[in-house]
Amino acid sequence: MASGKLAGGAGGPFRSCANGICGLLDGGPPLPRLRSMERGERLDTGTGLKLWTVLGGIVALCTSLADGRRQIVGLSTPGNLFCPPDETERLDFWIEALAPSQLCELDLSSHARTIAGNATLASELFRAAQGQARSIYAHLVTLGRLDGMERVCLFLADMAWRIGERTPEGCRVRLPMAREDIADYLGLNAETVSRIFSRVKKARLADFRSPTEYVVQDIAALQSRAPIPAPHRPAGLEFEEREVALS
Amino acid sequence: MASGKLAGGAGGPFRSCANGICGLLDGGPPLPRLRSMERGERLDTGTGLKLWTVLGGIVALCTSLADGRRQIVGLSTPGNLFCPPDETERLDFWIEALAPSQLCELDLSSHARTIAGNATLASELFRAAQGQARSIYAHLVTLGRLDGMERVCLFLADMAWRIGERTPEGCRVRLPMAREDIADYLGLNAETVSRIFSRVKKARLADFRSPTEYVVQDIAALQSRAPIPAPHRPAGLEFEEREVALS
DNA sequence: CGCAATCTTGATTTCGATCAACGAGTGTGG
DNA sequence: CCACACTCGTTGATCGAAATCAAGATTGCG
Repeated sequence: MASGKLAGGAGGPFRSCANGICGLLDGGPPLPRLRSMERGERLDTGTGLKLWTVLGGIVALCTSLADGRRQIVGLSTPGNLFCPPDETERLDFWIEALAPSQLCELDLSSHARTIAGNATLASELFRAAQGQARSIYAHLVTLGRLDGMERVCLFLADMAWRIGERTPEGCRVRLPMAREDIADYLGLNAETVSRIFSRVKKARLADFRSPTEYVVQDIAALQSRAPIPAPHRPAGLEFEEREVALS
Repeated sequence: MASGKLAGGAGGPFRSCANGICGLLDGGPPLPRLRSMERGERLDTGTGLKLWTVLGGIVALCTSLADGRRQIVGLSTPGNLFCPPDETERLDFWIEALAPSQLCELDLSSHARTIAGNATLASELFRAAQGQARSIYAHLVTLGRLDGMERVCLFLADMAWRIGERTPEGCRVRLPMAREDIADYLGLNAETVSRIFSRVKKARLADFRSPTEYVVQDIAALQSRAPIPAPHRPAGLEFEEREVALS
């Protein structure tokens, strides 16, 4: 094999994934597969190692308890790559589109031998898993120690960095998910989220133009309401675009 | 290199680590190093990849917010292997002994080349990171959706599995950490933990012989109070003992 | 023994959940 | 075109769980 710029390069089979994993496989059949999901649609994580890259929309990694309580453990927006845990005993997870979304699915379950034999690929996966752990930790602290206002401000700032659109009047964000979903992500309930949004608006930290759109003039001010900085780049198991030398 | 049983086998340089990682290194200098820690002692995670195996005691991965609130994001008891996130921007983490502890530290920061060139090692690390993610997710759900009683029952059952000692009268657990530490792990405060312990005792789910020792007759009953099953084996980034084929 | 740290318990407050009503927006069918 | 059902979001009233504040009790250690 040759060396080459994989991430976003012309040679990669899925340019939009921008993760470089595809190019490291030995080209056996299960190649990346595009999927479209409607809002509310679920995808079972199934068995075996699979990776997903979000191309559009917003996708959640969810779990639920016996009595129906749901917890969203992670959100992925375009550019994020994620890999659900292969949990068999304790909790079961599924992937759910919170808005119409497009994903690229990479099924590595039949590539176990490739992974075990390709150090570059294996260490890429390790790096990726570490990156994912990092963002889970931040969310864990959020749920363990932040109050409602802090959680919501962190969330709004996070979404602004992820999917906000810079305009002359500030950063405009189209929130592609329902209050219920936000609540399940933040460990609150939907009414509480709605109430806190009102408080945020009253405090002029964000201006809600409609239930699904807000404008932030000063992201730093919003962020400083939470004692944890929001990530400035897409969170999750992402890959930076960079040169990868093939073995 | 030959094939062999590394985990716990006679050939491994650090039998007690039981993780098989050491044996996969090419034997360059920074070899495993034993450390003893007093209660309250901290270890900075520093830069570069390091792995720790707990040999004795109990060790926490901690972080804290600007105003001093502390969150323990993970606990490691003997047999656990863990790898702190190399967080530089958002949160900073440290390792803290909650009781006198012994660790084995493996510094891989100078072995980047070995990792990138050794597929078995790299995929071991990936597997390990995935295992760690799995237990963080369970804790995240605990903090997001469980009430105090559920969190405490899950914790007591978890500790019973991890460090309980089977006796004729039930599973006896010497709790090696303070109420404050339990609270910081469970996202509660120390007084609340103490109150819930009293309720647990009154409900005969566990019998507190002293502030640092309890006996559980029926772990299943304790566990069923929480809507998430406790892990039956040491949580965290653990390795199963198994045959490893060296490349 | 005496002191300090830790644990427990009580009183009160606060925050978020729950229950309930209502309004806005959307889609459907008559 | 309107009537209707339906989902979603907002707001109010009330309740309950946990935090906070404040004693005491217990434990452990020099």
